Amino acid sequence: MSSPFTERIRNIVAAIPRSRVATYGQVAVLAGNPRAARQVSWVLHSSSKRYGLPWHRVIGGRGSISLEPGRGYEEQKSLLLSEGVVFGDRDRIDLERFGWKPGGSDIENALTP
DNA sequence: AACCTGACTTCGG
DNA sequence: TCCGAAGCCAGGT
Repeated sequence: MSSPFTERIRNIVAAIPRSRVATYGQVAVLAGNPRAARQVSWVLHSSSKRYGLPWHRVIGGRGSISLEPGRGYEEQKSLLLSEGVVFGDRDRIDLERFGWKPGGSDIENALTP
């Protein structure tokens, strides 16, 4: 079993809509602990496969992929690209456009891309 | 129970 | 804008 934190984190990540992204910090905040960003990464790392979580929709705070090449970077990028997420120069994603607005209407989530 | 780990974040230079 | 150092959290060992 997992602590409520971990479970919330899983639920939140699972709720990220297709072609949208959230930052680790954001997920941590939504989970109720603004400083547990690292924990978020840990949860994904340990149980994303098992729970079928859209782990690739979670990125670093600057809109860039935190994984290193050869360690999941390519895979994550390709998954995001396949969902229509656009990478700007320096490999960064515009969070204004693709950032997930939790609780936001589907409409809002639907347009930006 | 103490120590280690990690896909983070923030701050200063 | 980029890099290094420090801070923080909870699950694993």
